[in-house]
Amino acid sequence: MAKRYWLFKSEPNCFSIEDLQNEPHQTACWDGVRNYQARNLLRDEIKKGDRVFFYHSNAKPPGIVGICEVVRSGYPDYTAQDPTSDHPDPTATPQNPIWYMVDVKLKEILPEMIPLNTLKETPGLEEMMVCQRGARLSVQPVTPEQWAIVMNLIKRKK
DNA sequence: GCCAACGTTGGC
DNA sequence: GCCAACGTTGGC
Repeated sequence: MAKRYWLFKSEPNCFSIEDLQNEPHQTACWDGVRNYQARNLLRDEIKKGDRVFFYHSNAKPPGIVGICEVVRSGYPDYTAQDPTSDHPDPTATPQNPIWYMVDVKLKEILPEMIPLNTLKETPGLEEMMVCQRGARLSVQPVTPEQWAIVMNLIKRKK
């Protein structure tokens, strides 16, 4: 199975890339996703070894702040079954967990973030989902071409 | 803080 | 199954 690429959004005041860095082994489970389209990606498509852009949404400015690796493929998000969690779902059970998550490990915090503005201005990224108006999906596919273009932007800043 | 875009809910 | 109302997301 070829390696695939993704973009995960998080609000920095909720879970920032620094928070990920502070986790043991710089690894965290990407829990709390409660959207079916994103759930399907987490459950079926996102596999160990895939690469992920860590994106800060609702930030000033918003943008890509780091690179992660998926270290565990989709498995049930048991936090949905915990009434004291941040995103409980009373209909989720061990037999029918409904919601899924993956584990991600931090590879790199970018010395300089790539703001959304830059992505929008970069040729070849016009079709990138995060650049589209009203793209709310919190877990998004990234094509290999888009990944390479963004990696070039990152290299250029170093 | 505003508001456009989107997803979900629920009455019918 | 339609669709209006509502809640949420997230850029600005």
